Amino acid sequence: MNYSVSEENYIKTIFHLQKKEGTVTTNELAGELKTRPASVTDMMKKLKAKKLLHYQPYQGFRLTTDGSKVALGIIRRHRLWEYFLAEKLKFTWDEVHEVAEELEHVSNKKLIDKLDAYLGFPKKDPHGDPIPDAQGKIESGKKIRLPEVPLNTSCLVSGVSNQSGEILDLLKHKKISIGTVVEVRKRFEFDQSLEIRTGKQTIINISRELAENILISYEA
Amino acid sequence: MNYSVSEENYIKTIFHLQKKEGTVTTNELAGELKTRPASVTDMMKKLKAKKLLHYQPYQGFRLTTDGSKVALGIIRRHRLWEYFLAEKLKFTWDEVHEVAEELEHVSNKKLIDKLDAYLGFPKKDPHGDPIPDAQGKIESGKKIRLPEVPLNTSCLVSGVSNQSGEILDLLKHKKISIGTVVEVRKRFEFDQSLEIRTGKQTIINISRELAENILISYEA
DNA sequence: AAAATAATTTAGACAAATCTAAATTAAGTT
DNA sequence: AACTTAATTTAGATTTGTCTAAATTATTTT
Repeated sequence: MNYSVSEENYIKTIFHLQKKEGTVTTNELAGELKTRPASVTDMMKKLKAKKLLHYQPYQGFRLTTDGSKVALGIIRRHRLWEYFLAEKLKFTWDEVHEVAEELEHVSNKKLIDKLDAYLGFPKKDPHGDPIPDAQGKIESGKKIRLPEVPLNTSCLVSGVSNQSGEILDLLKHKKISIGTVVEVRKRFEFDQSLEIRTGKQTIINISRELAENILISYEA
Repeated sequence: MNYSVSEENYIKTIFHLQKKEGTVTTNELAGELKTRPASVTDMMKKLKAKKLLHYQPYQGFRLTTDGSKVALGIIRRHRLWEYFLAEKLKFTWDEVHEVAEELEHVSNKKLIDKLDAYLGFPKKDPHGDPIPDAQGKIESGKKIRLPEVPLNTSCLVSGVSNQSGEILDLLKHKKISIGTVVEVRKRFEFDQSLEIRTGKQTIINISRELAENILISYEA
C-alpha cells in the first residue's frame, strides 16, 4: 500500500509515457529517469511482483489497473502542491514543478484531502493539467496541439506537454504561458515552423518542436 | 550540504536529547529512534566524518556547531509545517507532529522561506515551541515546568516537552492544551502529584511525570 | 581490586537501488 | 535465411542503512 520514492517515480513516469504510446520500453524509461536500462529491468520485476505492471521480458510494459490508480494518486499530490505553490506561496509558473517533485512523495491521505479542500478543490494545476479528485477521477480534457489549429483563429494556450526546464525557459522568453491568446498566421512547409500572434499584436516564429508541445483549448 | 532522511532524523534527535543532558549515549539514541545500538554506532561514524558530531568511542556524542545549524534547519521546517497544518489546514493540535515528520525532510530553502512569509513569520508552533528564523536563530523561551510554579497563581500552559502520542492523548483527555489557564492548588508530598485547577473551575489531579512535561509561561 | 553486569563497538550479513560488462533476444538488412 | 545491429536482460559488484551475534570496554557490586 506504500511505495518508495523510487518506485513512485517509475510508476508516475510510466503513466505519462504510456499515454503517448500504448506501451513503454526499457530505453525510454531509462532515458526519462536518467538511469540505466539494467536498473529499469530490475525495477520492472519488482513492480510486476507487486501487480502494478504488465510485463513480459523484451515486450515492454504497461501499468495494470492498480498501477494506474497508484499513478493517479501521485499525480494528484503533485498537481495539488503545484497549485498551492503558485497560488499561495507565489512561486512562478516555471518553478513549481521542481518543488512539487519532492512534495509529491509525502503520501498522507488526510494531508492531501485537507490541502485539496483548503485550495477550494481546484480542477487544474498552474500548467493547465487536470487534477485527479480524491477518487482518482480526472478530466479527459481533449486538448489539441498548436500545429493542428486552423489558420487565423484566436485560441487559448491551456497547457504544455513537456515539463523540462528548457521548454519552460523558452516559453517564458517568448512570453507564452497558460491563458495566453494565440493565433496561427502562417505555416511554413519547409520546416513546419509557424508564424503566430501572441497577445494583442506581437508576431513571432516558433519551431515545429515547440508548437507540438503547446496544448490549445478553443474557449477563446 | 544535503542529508538523507535517516541522517536528518539522527541529527534532529541528538539535538533534542542533548538539550536535557549535555551528552547523548548510544542506547538513548537507539531507544528514541527505534533502532539498534549497532546501527547508531555506524551512523555516528558517518556523521563524525561529515564533521557534524563530536564523538570518541564509548564517550557519547554532541553536535558540532555545524551539526547544530543543520538541526535548527530541520526544526525550522518541522515547526513551520506544523503551524501551516494547524492554522491553514485545520489539523488538530495532536495530529500535526506526525505529518510534519514527513514534510520536514523536503529541504528546498526557497520553499521554506516562502512558506514562512506566507504564514506571517510565526514565532511559535502549535505546541508553543519557538520556530527558528531563516538564519537559525531561535528564542530562548525561558520556560518553567508545572511543578515549579508557586501555589494559587494563575498561569498559562505554553508547551509540552515531550511529543509522544501517549502524552498528547492524556492531555487531550484532561482538556489541557496550549493556552489553557492553570493554577496549582495543592502539592502532595507522598508522590509529588498536584491538584490543579484548569480553565475556570475544573479541579483535577495530575501525576508528577505529567506535571514535569508541562511547560508554563507567566503571561496570565 | 576482582567479578559481574551493562553499554558500546566490531564483524559479518542482508535488502534496496543502483551500476558496468557480458550475454541474450529481437529487429532490420542484404 | 543469414548477418548485423540495437535493445534488453543477466550476472556480479557497490552504497546506504539496517540487523544479529560476538567481542570489547566501562561501570557497578561485592
